[in-house]
Amino acid sequence: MTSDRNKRYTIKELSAEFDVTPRTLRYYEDQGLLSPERRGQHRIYHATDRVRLAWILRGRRVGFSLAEIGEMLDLYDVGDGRETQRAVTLKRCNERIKALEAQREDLNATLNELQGFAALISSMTRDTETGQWIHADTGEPLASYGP
Amino acid sequence: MTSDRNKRYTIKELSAEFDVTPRTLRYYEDQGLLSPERRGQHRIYHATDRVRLAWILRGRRVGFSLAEIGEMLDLYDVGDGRETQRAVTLKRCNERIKALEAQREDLNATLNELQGFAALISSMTRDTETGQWIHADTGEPLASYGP
DNA sequence: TAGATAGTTGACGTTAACGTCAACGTCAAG
DNA sequence: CTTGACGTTGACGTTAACGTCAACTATCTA
Repeated sequence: MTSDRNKRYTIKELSAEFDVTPRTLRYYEDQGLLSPERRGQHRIYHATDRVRLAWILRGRRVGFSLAEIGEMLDLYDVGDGRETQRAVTLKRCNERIKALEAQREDLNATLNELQGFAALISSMTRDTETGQWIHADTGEPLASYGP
Repeated sequence: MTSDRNKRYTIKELSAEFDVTPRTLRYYEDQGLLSPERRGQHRIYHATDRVRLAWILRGRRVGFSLAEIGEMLDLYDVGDGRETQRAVTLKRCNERIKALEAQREDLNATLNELQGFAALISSMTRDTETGQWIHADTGEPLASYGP
């Protein structure tokens, strides 16, 4: 049962797997987002580092800054057991959730407009007489759709 | 019927309404994202500029770069009627849609984990004997949840 | 033993997206 | 007329998130 959890990675392997450069991993470490083991001079990444990295990159894709991602990761690292700390963690956690939900609204709105526009373009034909682009059904020209 | 469409804005008004600085609006103009009318020296923003600005800012919140947003806005500005141009527009449009859908997946995943973690924290109680934080139902400690 | 290979730490460069500041124009109000 | 309020154009500064490069170290291989 020496499972997946026991796998170790060099900086090259991990960076290759996630398609980032070694420089990036060292930078994340500088910023306190990762803290791999050290075997002498070299870094050795464990499964937990791998999971954290995946988390970081996903956060980045969603638009968070590294500082924000760091905070979010810190939320997970509270196991000591101070009541106030628990409350703060929960509060920040809910704030982040709010932000993400707002962002999801923005994303959906943007997506809808783009899809609507794509559908519009698809349904356009060229008028056989004037050579202008018109709506296939209504016959109206494209004019000034959208923003 | 001199509707909403006829309203004009100074740079101050528009920037205040959207909570950005005038500098930002000038910068967006530099980058070709906006092109307000000029009355002599001053800029005059119309309803269309307002709509574009809203679009830009939403795109920004969703994580696009200004360059990308510029491309997306350009998609809307094609009314001349060259077939290849229409095809290209549609293609890029669909690419953007793909990217947005991928991002929505990331966002949902992040959101789910955060919500799950928040729920976990909420359900923790302190053990009356050891003083440790444990799961209210299972009695297990927090240990190393998450990344 | 020499070279190739993989890694390390600084130090400095780069890009995007503005902020900040200086110097100037303009137009209505006192 | 001059004093603000509002606006303008450069020019330079700043921050985040790395890229790039130099100078080293350690280890493995031929």
